[in-house]
Amino acid sequence: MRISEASETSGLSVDTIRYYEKIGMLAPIRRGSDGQRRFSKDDINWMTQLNWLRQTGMPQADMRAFAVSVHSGTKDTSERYAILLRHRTVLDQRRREL
Amino acid sequence: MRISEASETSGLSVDTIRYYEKIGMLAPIRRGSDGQRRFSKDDINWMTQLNWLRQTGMPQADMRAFAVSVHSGTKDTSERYAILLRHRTVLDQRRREL
DNA sequence: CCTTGACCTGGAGCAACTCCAGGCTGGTAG
DNA sequence: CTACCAGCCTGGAGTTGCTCCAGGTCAAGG
Repeated sequence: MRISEASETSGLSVDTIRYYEKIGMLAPIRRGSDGQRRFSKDDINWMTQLNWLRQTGMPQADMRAFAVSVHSGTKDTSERYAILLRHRTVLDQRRREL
Repeated sequence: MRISEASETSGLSVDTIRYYEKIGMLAPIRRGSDGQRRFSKDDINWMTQLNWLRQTGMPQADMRAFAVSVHSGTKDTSERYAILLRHRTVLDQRRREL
């Protein structure tokens, strides 16, 4: 799948996808012989998840910590869990304020 | 009232206050003979209001439109009303999403 | 008279994108 | 075969909404 379709299905803009790859939020995407990006289903799933987190306003620093933790393949999910939990309390508070 | 106290009572940071004045979100603040800003009660009220709008995430463009409309002294409040109404629907939607 | 604290300005830095110019490539149309 | 076009590429500039900093002024206290 190429970038435009990846953009539509994940909800991230084409520019944002390239930007996220550049800053290491996405693992380097596989390229075809023409040098263009080819996105796997896993890539898309991950991008869709990132889009959720982003839309709820999670800061990039946290998103990157999450990304690194996921990508490291560690079985220790406590860090991930902590990040999500912290984020949830922030969301809860924002909801109450609104 | 000077800037540090103005910051505490309005909730805007000292830097943000100066920044808002610079970009025209605040009318130019009266200065003392020493060149320092002296804030009136009206200034403070307006800044407090701005802080509310800002905390709910209203974009600066809208805030500025609102500021201009208020500052113009027009009796026609329909524009202001429209801005607030639009903002409210945005907030409602965000709340539902959360 | 010297220092201290609060204030001043102009400008740089930051987050999180977004947009743009200039260049390649693969597929289709003439 | 060649010309063209859409879609992709990169590097870099621009945008929003602040925040921080260096270097300077001024009034008041010791």
